[in-house]
Amino acid sequence: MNKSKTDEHRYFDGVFSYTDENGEARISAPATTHRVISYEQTEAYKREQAAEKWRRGRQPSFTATRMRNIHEVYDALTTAQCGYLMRLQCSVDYVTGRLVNSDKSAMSYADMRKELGLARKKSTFSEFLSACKRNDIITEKDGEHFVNQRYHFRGAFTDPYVVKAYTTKVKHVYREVKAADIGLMYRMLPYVHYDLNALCDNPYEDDPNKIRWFNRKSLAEAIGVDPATLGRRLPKMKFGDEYVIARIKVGGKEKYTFNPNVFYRKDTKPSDDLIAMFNTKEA
DNA sequence: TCTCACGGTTAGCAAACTCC
DNA sequence: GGAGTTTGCTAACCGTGAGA
Repeated sequence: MNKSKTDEHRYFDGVFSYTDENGEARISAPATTHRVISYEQTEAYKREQAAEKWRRGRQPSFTATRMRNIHEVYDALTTAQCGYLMRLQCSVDYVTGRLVNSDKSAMSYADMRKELGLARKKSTFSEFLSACKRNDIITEKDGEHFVNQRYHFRGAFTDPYVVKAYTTKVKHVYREVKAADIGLMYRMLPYVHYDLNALCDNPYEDDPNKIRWFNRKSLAEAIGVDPATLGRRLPKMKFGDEYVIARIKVGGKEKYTFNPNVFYRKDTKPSDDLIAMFNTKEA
């Protein structure tokens, strides 16, 4: 071994560890039996293993929304009707998009009305359903109803331009807020950033420094409401103690981020930073 | 499933207020 | 001082219930 070493030599399993003349810790080992892996590589591997474990584990049930198509839906439906659709899509079946009850039987009109809390509001429901049918958002065949998979579906996907909605959370939110509020959330779905869950003008941007975050005015413009309306409605968009949208203030600038427990794009577990952002427990 | 009338709710506007 | 936010008022919209 042609290198100068200090007196601190340690040897184990063919590996020398020592401190060189500059005081830097070094390791030397035969290339036939060992290879060099950086701490960064090790950490990356651990992260990937954790992500894979999360993917293989029992993930919360979700439905998928195609970000690039749903403008066709909210252009055709009222805000409240978008909220009804958001809730109803929690009941779509895998593969077919058929609307089903928990026992997998096809949903009847009465089942849908019950699910939407419109059991006693027949005209509201029929207006919603006819608007959906008129615009091919929901179709009917042999007495069964199907959500158009151009907009919503359940199951595996490869399309990166998809937002997942966790059904348990959506149902919980639906119980606690108005359908119109969920409709507002629905209008925000095309603007969810892949990495950060941020609401921004360029949700497909890879470089975090180039993300154009929405402020209240630009978010209101994007979803077609008044900024004052957003100011009034956002604090009401919560379930239990948890909020659906975080308002982050950096200096004087306000930004918005979706709760990853409700809407999320990535296939991996949300980061701890993102989870912590929605923890509102006080000291 | 549709229509209609009515009442309640919401969104938009503008003014006041707050914060940087 | 200016930009952004909140608040009060009001018109428009939406949901409701009854009836067909």
